[in-house]
Amino acid sequence: MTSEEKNIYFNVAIATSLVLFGFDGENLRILFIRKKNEPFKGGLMLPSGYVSPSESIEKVVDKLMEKYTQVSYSFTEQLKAFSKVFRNPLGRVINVAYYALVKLDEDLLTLSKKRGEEWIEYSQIPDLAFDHNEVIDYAKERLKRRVKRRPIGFYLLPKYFTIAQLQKLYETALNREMDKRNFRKKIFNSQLIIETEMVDALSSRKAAKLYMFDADKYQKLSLKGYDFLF
Amino acid sequence: MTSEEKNIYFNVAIATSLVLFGFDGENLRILFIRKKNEPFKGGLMLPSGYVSPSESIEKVVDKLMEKYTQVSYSFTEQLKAFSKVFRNPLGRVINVAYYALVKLDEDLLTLSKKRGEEWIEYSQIPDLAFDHNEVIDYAKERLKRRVKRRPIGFYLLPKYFTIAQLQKLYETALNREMDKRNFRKKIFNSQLIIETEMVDALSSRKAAKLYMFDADKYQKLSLKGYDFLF
DNA sequence: CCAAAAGTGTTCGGAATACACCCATGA
DNA sequence: TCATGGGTGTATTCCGAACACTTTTGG
Repeated sequence: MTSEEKNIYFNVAIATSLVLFGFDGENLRILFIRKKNEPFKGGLMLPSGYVSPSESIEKVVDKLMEKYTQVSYSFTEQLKAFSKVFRNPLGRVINVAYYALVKLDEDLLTLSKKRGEEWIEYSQIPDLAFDHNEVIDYAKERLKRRVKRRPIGFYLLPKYFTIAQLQKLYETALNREMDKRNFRKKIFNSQLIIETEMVDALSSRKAAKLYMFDADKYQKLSLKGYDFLF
Repeated sequence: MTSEEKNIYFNVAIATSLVLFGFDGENLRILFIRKKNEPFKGGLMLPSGYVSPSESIEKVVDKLMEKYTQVSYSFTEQLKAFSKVFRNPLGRVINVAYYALVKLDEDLLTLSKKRGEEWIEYSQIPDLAFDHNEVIDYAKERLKRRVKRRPIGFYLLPKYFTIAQLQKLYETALNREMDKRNFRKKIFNSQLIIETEMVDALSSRKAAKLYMFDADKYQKLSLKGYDFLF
């Protein structure tokens, strides 16, 4: 490549946007922030950042995660590159988008609210800055596929959860209702959840048993090409 | 963004690589070219190109397709962005890789050979320049998934094909053997192939019937959230 | 006449689906 | 006492998997 070509081609910026999914026990939600400056000032957008040429994209994603969730580890995966030529008025920007799953507990909700961020319901996403609607549609499809084949739902739930909560999560993500009995059969068959001695006495009259995810078992099953299918 | 920040961030290049799958009737193959200049001069690599800031990536992919296959339309899909910081000695380059499926007929094989390109068997991929091995591994996984759920195999076969050819394609892509009777049952059940009056008298003693893909039927089924599953 | 590939049905087991009632408890 | 959500079992259907022999024909 000549230095002239170098001048032409090395003239693009990388950005990354994060579709952060959280589950409040009832609904799946996605985190949005308000854009602080032009273009699209005041508009809702996904948490995003530019990536410097010497930095890895994953690093920037991790920084976004830390900033917005204060969670050290979670499930994160690249969606794809969004690269329409007109995306950003400042110049050509490639947006390599990611999604992540977090436990959306009271603490996190409070923190986000204090900062003026919003967790918006999965099915109620408004019009967004840039091409973020397209990114979110893509992320929803990916989540649907993943949730069907891998027990990633457990990243979204608190450590101890009831079967009803788990079912509600699946129903929201897959956008269909399921039969309670069949759901239990399937979940218990998977051998991936452990019954605890605890109950959730708050959210219902008859206290529901609390379960937890069996991470060890999952590791073992994953190794032998495990197939979970909803 | 200040102009100083602009100088820092807008300093990256976009490239794209194409994993071009072809099926020769027996094996799945991927197209490789030989690198003409440093770095990695003489090494095998995927067909690739830089993307100028004013150009869409799809356009560059289309140009690659045209150059290497002379096919006007085929199945093409983005894989993801490969973006390791050290990828390319010239500077930070984001590789937004794609894969595509083509009918690998005699004409194309001859053309490629004349140009010094190689169609290498799916399971025999050697060490490649850059991170192209990683790209290919990812592409294979994607193909596996797609082939299971959508009849994209038809992009790889000639217009008229035998059931045996189709089965061979599935077996290669999914890397497992299948039962002839069960395979036929499934394929015919899908309602997506049409029997023709023709037979393939060349490749076997007892001439095999030729079939073709029912594109109209596929359109209609796709609309109602069709699910094909291997 | 025989090697090589084409073509064809049945059985079995496991998973998905559909479906309805009793239980515990806080208000 | 009753409204609310928790918890349980069975019958049916459908799909995938396993499995072996006959047919055609070029050499």
